Amino acid sequence: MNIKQILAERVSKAMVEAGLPEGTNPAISLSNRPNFGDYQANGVMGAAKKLKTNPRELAAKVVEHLNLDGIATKIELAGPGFINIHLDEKWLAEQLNLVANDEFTGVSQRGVNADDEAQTVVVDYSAPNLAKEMHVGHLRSTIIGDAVVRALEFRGDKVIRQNHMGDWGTQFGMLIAHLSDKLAGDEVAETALADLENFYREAKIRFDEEEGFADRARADVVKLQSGDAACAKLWQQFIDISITHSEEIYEKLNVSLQRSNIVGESAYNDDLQPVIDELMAKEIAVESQGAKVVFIDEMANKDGEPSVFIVQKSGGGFLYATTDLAACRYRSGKLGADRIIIFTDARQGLHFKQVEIVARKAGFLPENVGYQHCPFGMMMGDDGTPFKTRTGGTIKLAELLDEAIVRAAALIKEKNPEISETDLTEISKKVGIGAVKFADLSKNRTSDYIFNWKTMLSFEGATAPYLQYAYSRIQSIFSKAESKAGTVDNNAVISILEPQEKALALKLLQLEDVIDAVISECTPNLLCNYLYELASLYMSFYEACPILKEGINEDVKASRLALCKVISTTLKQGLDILGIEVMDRM
RNA sequence: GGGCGCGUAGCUCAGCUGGAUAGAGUACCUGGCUACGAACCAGGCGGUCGCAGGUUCGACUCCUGCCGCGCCCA
Repeated sequence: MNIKQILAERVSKAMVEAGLPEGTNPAISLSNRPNFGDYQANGVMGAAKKLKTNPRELAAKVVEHLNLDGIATKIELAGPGFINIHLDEKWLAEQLNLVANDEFTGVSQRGVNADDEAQTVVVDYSAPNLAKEMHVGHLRSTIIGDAVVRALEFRGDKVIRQNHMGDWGTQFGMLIAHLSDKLAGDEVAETALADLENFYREAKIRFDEEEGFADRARADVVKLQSGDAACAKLWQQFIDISITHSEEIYEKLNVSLQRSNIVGESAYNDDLQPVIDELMAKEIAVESQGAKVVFIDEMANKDGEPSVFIVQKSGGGFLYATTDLAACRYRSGKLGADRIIIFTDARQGLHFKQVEIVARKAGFLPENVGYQHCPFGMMMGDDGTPFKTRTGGTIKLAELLDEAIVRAAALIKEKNPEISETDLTEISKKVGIGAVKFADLSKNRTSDYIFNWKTMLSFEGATAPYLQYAYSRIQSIFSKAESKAGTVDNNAVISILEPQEKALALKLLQLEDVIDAVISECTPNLLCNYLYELASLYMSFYEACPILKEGINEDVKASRLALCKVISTTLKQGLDILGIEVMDRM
């Protein structure tokens, strides 16, 4: 169900009949003013410009051919060539009733129709560095990626999650050397690694200051890379425990990543040399000053000097570049991806641009495979400079989440002193975590991220608790209706009587459109906006349209309860895509 | 030096491929709980969309230059 699409098809048809070329964009959008109807088609004006004809006359011709019988009550021509469409409330109600009885709340499923095939989408997100604990900087990739993944799945695509964890590199030499000493001192690995930040700091201090330790660390890296069993065992222990830390975060954050989704950097170790060999054989990479590099002419500067992309260092070492090329090959070749999406911060933009160009040349990424690096802004402090705590450190993600839950608990207890401990625990987790996630997800992906405890943990206004509150208010009505009348008729016919009901109907019928936008641009903030608007319309409806009060006609009551039901499922499903939980009471 | 991105209300941010009078939240002010849950609702205040040009019926949106900030590459 997609009103915009239906209107686009009809208007397109009328445009062709009015003599416009096939494929002219009808440019359907929501009207921004009530007297301009519900939707408007603005495409004629642009087309008229290209054809150098009078836009108003052309629009009149299109209106003549435009058939919206049964859908719209009025089609009017306005201004220089706007076509304003007033939808028929009866039609809206019919559509809404169909949605009410649809298990996907009106979102059509890919793979059902031939012209809307399901894709295999590989999504690379989260990817924490296992040498350290996850900090606030990992939040974006993790939850934006997870929201997009769930949106794709909800629409019917096949998603393969890839957690490209940082589990390899020189820093692990220092870490396993330090771990080795701890274990020799009879410490248990789990205890030694209980606080990864501390552990890392200790190792770093030894590396910088302790005589001989740095040499040992470097030697361990070499041993690890050449397959030394003892080093490999230490490394594996370290990795396992560090992964457990991440899993705790995912669990707390309600993120769908599993251990089986981890395909870390080390997973590509055996592919690196073959990748280089292939690049050399195809003469894409060449030797330069002892290193293997690709000269990228497509990214040349003004003087015609190509961009240089190093794929193997002069000492023979590999780089992120090599690993990412290997990942391209694996994902399109072995995993059969139609589309690859990577969520990392914007600083890696140039890198991934280079990776894509080289991977395409080498055939690691066939033309028909999409490759989307989805960047997001970096984390800034309150003062707008790159984020650091007062002591120059980072805020652990685990601490932020715990703080959110504690604050939520205090608020809930204040509003509801009688609440049981069990309920309090469950609800404060959902509210606190939801608030943190929504604060992040609702912002445009590409803008810089200003970290602020206050806004992050806010429970008022356009926040997750507002949406959760709307949801639980609806549940409250349901339980009240049931206790009064015994059962609630969820299959009642919805009719549109008040303007608030019409606004809700229109909004509810936009879900698929919103999901598609989220999927194509990887922008969950659109879904956040949508859900907030939906909840907000519900709040207005709640004030204006009584349901269970005295003197409400039975049909009206039943209709409104059924409307509540659609709102309720839409909110729940939408929030579920964002990884935010709802509850009956809060 | 080259490249990428950003600059919108006091603050935090929306603004879809160019569309009609630039929108939310927050803060502040006014009104609404004996009430289907006030984590709410209704209303008010608040803007030369960084600056200057250009493209056109129309520019927050596209182009050029400049200013400021951030990042990446060397």
